[in-house]
Amino acid sequence: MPRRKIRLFDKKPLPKPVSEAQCGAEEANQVWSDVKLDRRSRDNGRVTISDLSQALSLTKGTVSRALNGYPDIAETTRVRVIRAANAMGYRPLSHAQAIKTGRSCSLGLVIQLSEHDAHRPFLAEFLAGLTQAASKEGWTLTVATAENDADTLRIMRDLVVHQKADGFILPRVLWDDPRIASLSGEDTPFICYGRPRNSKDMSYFDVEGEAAMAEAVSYLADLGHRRIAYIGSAEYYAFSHMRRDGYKAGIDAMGLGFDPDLMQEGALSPEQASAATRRLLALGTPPTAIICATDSLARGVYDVANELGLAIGADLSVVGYDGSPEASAMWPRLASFAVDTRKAGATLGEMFIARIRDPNAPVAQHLIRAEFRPGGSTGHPKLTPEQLVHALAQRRATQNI
Amino acid sequence: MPRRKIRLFDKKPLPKPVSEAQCGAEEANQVWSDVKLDRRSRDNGRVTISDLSQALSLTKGTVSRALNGYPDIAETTRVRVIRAANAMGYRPLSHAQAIKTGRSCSLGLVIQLSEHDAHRPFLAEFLAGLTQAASKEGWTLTVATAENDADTLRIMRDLVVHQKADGFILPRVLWDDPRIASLSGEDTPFICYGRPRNSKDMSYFDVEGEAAMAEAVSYLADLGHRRIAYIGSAEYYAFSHMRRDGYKAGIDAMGLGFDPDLMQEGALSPEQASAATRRLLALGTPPTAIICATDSLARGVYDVANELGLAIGADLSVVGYDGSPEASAMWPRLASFAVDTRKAGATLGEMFIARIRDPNAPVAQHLIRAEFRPGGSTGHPKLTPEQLVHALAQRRATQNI
DNA sequence: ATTTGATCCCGAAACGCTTTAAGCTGCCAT
DNA sequence: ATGGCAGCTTAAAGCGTTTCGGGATCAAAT
Repeated sequence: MPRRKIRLFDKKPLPKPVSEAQCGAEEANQVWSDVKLDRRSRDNGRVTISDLSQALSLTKGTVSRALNGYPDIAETTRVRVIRAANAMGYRPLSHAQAIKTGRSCSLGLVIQLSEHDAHRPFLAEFLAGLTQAASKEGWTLTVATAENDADTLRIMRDLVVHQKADGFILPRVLWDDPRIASLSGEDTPFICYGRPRNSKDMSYFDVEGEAAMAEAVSYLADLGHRRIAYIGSAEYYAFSHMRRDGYKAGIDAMGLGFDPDLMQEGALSPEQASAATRRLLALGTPPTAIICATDSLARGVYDVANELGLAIGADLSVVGYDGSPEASAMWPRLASFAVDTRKAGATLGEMFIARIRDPNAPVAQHLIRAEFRPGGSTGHPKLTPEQLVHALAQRRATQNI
Repeated sequence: MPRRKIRLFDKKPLPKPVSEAQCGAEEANQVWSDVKLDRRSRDNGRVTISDLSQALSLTKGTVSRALNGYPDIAETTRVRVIRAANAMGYRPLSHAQAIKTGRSCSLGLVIQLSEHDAHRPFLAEFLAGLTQAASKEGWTLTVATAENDADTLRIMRDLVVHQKADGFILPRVLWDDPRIASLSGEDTPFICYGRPRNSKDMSYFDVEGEAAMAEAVSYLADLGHRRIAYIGSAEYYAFSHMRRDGYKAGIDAMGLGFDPDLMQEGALSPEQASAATRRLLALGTPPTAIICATDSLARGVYDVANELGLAIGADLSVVGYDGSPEASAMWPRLASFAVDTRKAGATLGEMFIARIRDPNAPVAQHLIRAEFRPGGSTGHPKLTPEQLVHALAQRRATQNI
């Protein structure tokens, strides 16, 4: 009968492998310079755990346990092992570990290519953040792409079953996200970028779109605008809810009086934003400023303005959100809210790895702010709504002739 | 003494594992419905090779050899094994194979984040192509990011040593690319996206930028332009050489007479393109049309034109290259050459996997064309170069007042 | 002096797969 | 009969890790 069964933690919180930081590497180099460093296996010059154990005259098992923080290893031995590991440059082959542990130390990212935002200007920055966080811990990023929801679920399952990913970062979560249902069902770890419907007890990271929208309202109100409209994106995106609420809150805070006519939601493309803009400008008292939930929607506003001969920034003020290069490409430059996408990626990566390391830690929820970037697209209202109506009518008349 | 030593190929060309395609899966389902499918290992529901071999009453070894195309397996046995594998949904765990073979079936992509093109609008499409090609073969994509050249080399080495990547796709190769030198030195497989200096005996895929530029010249010449300028990017990019040569070839072909003053190279940002534009417009006989090596350079041209009150498309025609969303965001829409980035990724992925499967196959070199997308940025020249000079002089005079 | 209990380490098995060496048929030529 | 040789399959040894059960040592408690 087993005398003692060491079960370190209840659910295997993957003891964080000890890093160089804990034992100065320079010092280690000196201390272990006498170790026969030449004893590296024939292949890639990689140092294996056998090499290490041999150099230390310990068994592989002991070395492994020492490195993985098991408590039945003397502290002095542990230090000895760690030093030697650093000195010899030993790093375990993650897929050799995976074969036993089931964890491959790689975080998965499945990018869904919907037609409405196929180009995703910030993807590179996002990846930079993720991979940076990952590689700091010796992890790796596996990316896949999918065409639709079902595809995404299928691919995620596949990646997990084949241990290509230990879990997922969910970019751009939906208000009711099928990925969340699916993953929590199969209890695969994940972290959301964005706040879905019932996010209280989920780990997420998000940018406070609501704060940005409120700030946009107050910025425009300070310029003198009283009729400030909002063009929102589709409701199924989680961010739409946040930004819309922010807009409303801003309107309230500035005491402008909420007018449902001024809120046009559900625009997914510049073209749909154009349609929304036309509806707004056809109102009895049209807005003098329009806030868009995304930069690309603002393009639709610009198009209509150009078509109607309205000067952006003078006749009509516009504010976007995303701080995309698209915004700078517009003329005049679109005032927008820049998001630190790299930081987003880095934080998500760190959160994810922390989550894997200790699965029964409490959920983590982080928020950051978007930074306002002024542009030529806003200004004091040159025309009152009434004058705007007049100008539009005239314009329409001359166009018809 | 070994009686027979089967060495299938000289350098282990990794026999392509046989796929469903070769044995109809539906049929297999029927044939093997009697096999005890329930015999799946306890863990993820994954079917292991042991399960499979047990179900077939063969040894793991035989099953493995059958699936990997070794010639000493009876054809009937092979078929039997493949059918059962399909029916039971067996797929080997790539990192379990890797531990023996050293190949992890994942292709690496290291994205270098230079400040000049951090947003890379097409990254998502490129990834889509890559992952699509990869997953078709059961491969996977590992991406990493790097800040500079040295970083890139370091990261690539690391990924290879730790077998996170079997080789690399090199996006946007430079004319003299340090990655190429490094990788061929360590003989790590790679495929170039683009044609570097000595590409004769390298595997690459590229879009014929030279053809596009020549087409741009002829398009503009057909519109009536005679003074057609070119703003190029930095020489260290391989594509710069191609596009520049294409421009020159186009000028020759149209008999317009090459004027070195009309060729401004080395512009990396819209700002530098603006400077180049100013230089061009200050010429004795300025161009009436400008071809830009990239869309984002065209933004610089637009800015100067707006500043000087020149109407894009009428006073000055502009053509870009990339077909980026940025191009559609400009007003008027920039005429440009659209690149099928997804196809590029897919082709590169396929080429790479083929290369790994058979390392001593001859190099593969593929080219595709970019597709011209007209836009409002071009038109018949409204002004002669002389009139343009005049207009600019007037404009400058009024501005100084 | 014996038991008990920690503490620390060892040996061996396991993970899922590949690959090597060897074995067992059956057939043809001696 | 005998040997030799295909042709097919098996058994077993790895690959680089982790993990399990136990063993040795030593101090403290009976």
